[in-house]
Amino acid sequence: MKKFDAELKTLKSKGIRPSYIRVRILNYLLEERIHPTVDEIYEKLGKEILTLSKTTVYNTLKLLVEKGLAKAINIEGNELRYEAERGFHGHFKCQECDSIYDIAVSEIAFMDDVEGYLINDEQVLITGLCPQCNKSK
Amino acid sequence: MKKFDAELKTLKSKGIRPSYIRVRILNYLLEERIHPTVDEIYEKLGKEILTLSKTTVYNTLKLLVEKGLAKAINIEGNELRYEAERGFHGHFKCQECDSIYDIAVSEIAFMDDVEGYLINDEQVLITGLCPQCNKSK
DNA sequence: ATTAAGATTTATACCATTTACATAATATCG
DNA sequence: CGATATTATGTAAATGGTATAAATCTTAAT
Repeated sequence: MKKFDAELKTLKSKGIRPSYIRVRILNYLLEERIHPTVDEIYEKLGKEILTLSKTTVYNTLKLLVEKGLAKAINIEGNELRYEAERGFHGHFKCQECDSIYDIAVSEIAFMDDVEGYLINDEQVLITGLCPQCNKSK
Repeated sequence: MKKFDAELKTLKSKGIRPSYIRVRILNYLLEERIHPTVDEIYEKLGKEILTLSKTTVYNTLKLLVEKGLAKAINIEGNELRYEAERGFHGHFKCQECDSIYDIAVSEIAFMDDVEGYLINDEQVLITGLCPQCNKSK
């Protein structure tokens, strides 16, 4: 199988023209599961794609999110992070080392009367200390 | 009972000197359950407290959050919203009218092996359509 | 009351993330 | 190949937030 073949197919299946940059950004999200910021993506891919502009990273991520291939997640409040769409899960942010982990969590159960609400997305964010940082305290 | 008496006591109990502005901002969070942004608080209270500066709103909110009287919540990703601390609950954001509702949700259950993690905070954010907007679609 | 010390508030300037927009480059299709 | 739509780029500007230092208000001791 050719490199980036999966990304190519995925993009096409959503009706997105698979430009090189789009393929690389999607690939980055799929391979590196670090919930990168725009800046991290730009810095990393910019080393190889020398003409890459930050605006393009913004545009591409916006497109991927619109088409359901990626998700924007709000962790710090000042900047967005992105991840490839991979089903429902929560995020754990360590306050000490700032790492962000995917964690499996139970589906959220409403306890109110939720008659009439239409739910499109659910996000769970846990904050605390990861095992490593917790141990060294 | 005097006006703002509760806010006064609450601030003192946390060792915060109850300046007028602090009392008013805490009061605003307690009375108006709209999860306001800094700007909304500034606009509203600034009508009465004419010398109010935005920096003060930032500083005061930061203090209230540090002392556990308020919480900062990330909904839009570009700006923070604030609410008075009132126990665990989730937030529902309507994509149509942008309202934010408090909703009762079940406690989150981890499904991973979470040995060693220290949990300090949990946030649940649901996105979709509120009953009113859902009906008119 | 006066004054000094310290806390609070204000104003200004600054930084970073993100978006808007006009332009240039590239791919696609006849 | 040439025309057209799509994609990528660069500049500049809008926006949220922070840092800093000056001004103001409180508090308490004299």
